Amino acid sequence: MATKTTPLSGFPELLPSARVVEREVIASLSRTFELHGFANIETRAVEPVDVLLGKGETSKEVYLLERLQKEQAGSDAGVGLHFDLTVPFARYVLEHAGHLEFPFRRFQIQPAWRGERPQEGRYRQFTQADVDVVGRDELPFHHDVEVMRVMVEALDALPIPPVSFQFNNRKLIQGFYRGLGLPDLETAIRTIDKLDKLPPDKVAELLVSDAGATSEQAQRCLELATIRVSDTSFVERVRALGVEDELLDEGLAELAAVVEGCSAGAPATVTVEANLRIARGLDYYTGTVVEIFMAGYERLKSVGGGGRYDALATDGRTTYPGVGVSFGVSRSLIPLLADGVLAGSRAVPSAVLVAVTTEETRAQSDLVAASLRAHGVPCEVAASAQKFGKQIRYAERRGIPYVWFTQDDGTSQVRDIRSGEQVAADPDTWSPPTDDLRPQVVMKEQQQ
RNA sequence: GUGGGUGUAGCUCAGCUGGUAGAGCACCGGCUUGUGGUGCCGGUGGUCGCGGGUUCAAGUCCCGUCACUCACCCCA
Repeated sequence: MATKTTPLSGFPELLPSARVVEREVIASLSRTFELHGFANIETRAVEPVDVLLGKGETSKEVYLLERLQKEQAGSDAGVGLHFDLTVPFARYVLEHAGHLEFPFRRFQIQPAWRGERPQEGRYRQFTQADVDVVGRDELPFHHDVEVMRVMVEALDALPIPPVSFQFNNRKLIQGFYRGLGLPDLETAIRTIDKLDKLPPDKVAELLVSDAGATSEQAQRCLELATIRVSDTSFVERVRALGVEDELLDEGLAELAAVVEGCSAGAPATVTVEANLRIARGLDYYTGTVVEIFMAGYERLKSVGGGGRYDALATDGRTTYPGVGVSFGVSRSLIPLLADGVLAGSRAVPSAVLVAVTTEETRAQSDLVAASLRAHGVPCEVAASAQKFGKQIRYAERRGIPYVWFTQDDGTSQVRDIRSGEQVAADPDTWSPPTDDLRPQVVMKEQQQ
């Protein structure tokens, strides 16, 4: 039965060698998160629609789930696919609160779905990696530093281009605006957030017209928003603007602690900055906020972000504050794979192709393969007893680095088909160099 | 959701003012009766997105539709 297929936009599928890269990235992230004591959880793909919409965000395009036989609708009525990992996590915390220990640290690496128009770095199904710490009733500030620090280390360990963590603090912004006497804090924040699209004088105009600021106040807001440094010198620069407010002081202290904590130990490929125009929309953030950008891929906007939310979840009696950050695995990886910056070293796990001389002696080859596997060397036996040239080419096409030849006298030879070097070898003891044992992530120089 | 672009071989594309389909790469075979990558020769492969219209004749013109894609919006 011939079936004509058409690609489904926004639902990316990787070929095996690219999947090697994605799997390694997920494994590496998991390793770092676990190194810091974060437990893994996986939530179900669906949530009740009212939970999904409870976040208040309007235009989230939620995919609804529906049975073909609607008259038999039961408990699966009114559910949709989750569009991020935070909403399901908040629900998970409430539902399992009685069985969790707080503060609860968890990481979650799963797909999410959004029915929006796909573009580079933006898909309808995408994988993201979240780390959060949640407390019951209270969550000390030092967890802000902890969780951001974990993501800094996790991304520092990944084979991707350098990333930049740009931190700000909502208390700092709100305190500053309040101290300044701005009438409409929310609109002001949202307006300042447009700085990357509109020129500063345009933003100043909007602050006056929309947020009710005087032109003097608008000017101060812009001065604050243009402060961007990679150490704690922003504290003095903000103070120099002459605004006094308790919340501002708190925000300055917190931001300084986050920047200091994340820069400690000088990460190799991660830079950390205080960027006082990062606002992250309105949302539910109440303190630390962060956006993550990847060098050479600024056009993707942020590849990750997060922050502090004092009310991640609440059941009316108990409130669960949280702090977390997420990294867009699909968002960053798929463009890198498409550009050839990242690639898998081969499309199959096999490190060795055991050649078959004739179908009558295939058993010999099977024995060799069994010996190799017995000490952990992934291998496969040739599909047919073609000419050796064909069998070598089969291996080459798949990126299998070694071909094994059995010989009439019972001895064996293994050939490295990249160098052409061929040596006698014993299947019970021979192993390839570690780098050849499993497919590797290969990172090429950026060709932008 | 709004606006632009594009749909021809597995992939990248050519096809002038309408005359009945091409290239490169890939794939298969041979030169090369058992050790590949280069070279030469040959071969397989197309409802020209789908539907309708104009015409003696449509990949080409017109209408519709679907898909993909880019920008806006939003975000990972």
